[in-house]
Amino acid sequence: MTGHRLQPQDLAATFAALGDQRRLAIVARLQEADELSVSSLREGMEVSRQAVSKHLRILADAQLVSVVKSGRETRYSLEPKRVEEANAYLALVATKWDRALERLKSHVGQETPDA
Amino acid sequence: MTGHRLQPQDLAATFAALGDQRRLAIVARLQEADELSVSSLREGMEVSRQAVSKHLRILADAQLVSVVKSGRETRYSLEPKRVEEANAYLALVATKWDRALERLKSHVGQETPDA
DNA sequence: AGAATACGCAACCTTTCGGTTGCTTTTTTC
DNA sequence: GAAAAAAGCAACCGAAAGGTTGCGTATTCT
Repeated sequence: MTGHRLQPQDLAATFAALGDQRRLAIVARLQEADELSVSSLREGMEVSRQAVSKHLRILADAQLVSVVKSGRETRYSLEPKRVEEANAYLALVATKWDRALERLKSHVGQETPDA
Repeated sequence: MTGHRLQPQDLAATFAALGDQRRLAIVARLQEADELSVSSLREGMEVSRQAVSKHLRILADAQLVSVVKSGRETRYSLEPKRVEEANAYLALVATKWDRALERLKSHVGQETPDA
């Protein structure tokens, strides 16, 4: 289950896509509703529709959302794969750090960490 | 223990700080070693020391690393709090999405997708 | 058919980002 | 004490980010 072969560039792109308040807000809205159009996502945000479209494009490029065109609307929904991959990475960072800390605490001057 | 009151702006800043390959590499290096100086972090990276310093500044501003000055060196180490908070958020996103999917699967024809 | 809705595309603007070079300061080494 | 090492600061640069406006195009409503 841990066989994710996630390229560092994809990971960086994922975090970069999440690294914007507006896009986080979009993600939050998409959690509540299954699918939302550009215009409905724009409601409540004080930016133009094009700005929202651009953000959605960025999220889609990062494969954080998926797009379905339905008539004159374009519906966006969350795509969890990348979210889970990013999640797994952060869990790994936290875990490794934890181990590093324990190593540090138990025997401080022990193991010349060259390698 | 889940009482994290994490501001969306901090969350966005955290992800933004992680949204760069170079900085991800720095984080990766800091996982292995407990503490590293700017110059030792620069080794193996094909950028100037100042560039590395800037990245570390960004990571420090996002509270992803902590700084300790020791003599003429400045040592950086991972600060896990924000990593864990970001991790918790992504877990939440994945979970909520999961529930949304179940909702969707159980009663599909409910909400007239027209067309 | 005509009007309105939903959206994409392109151009443009300003700010930020990632990076560089040059210089200064502090600490360590010889 | 002089040289070298480690790093901060400031200015500068090109590219990308985030935003806007204007216009074109398909789809839906009446």
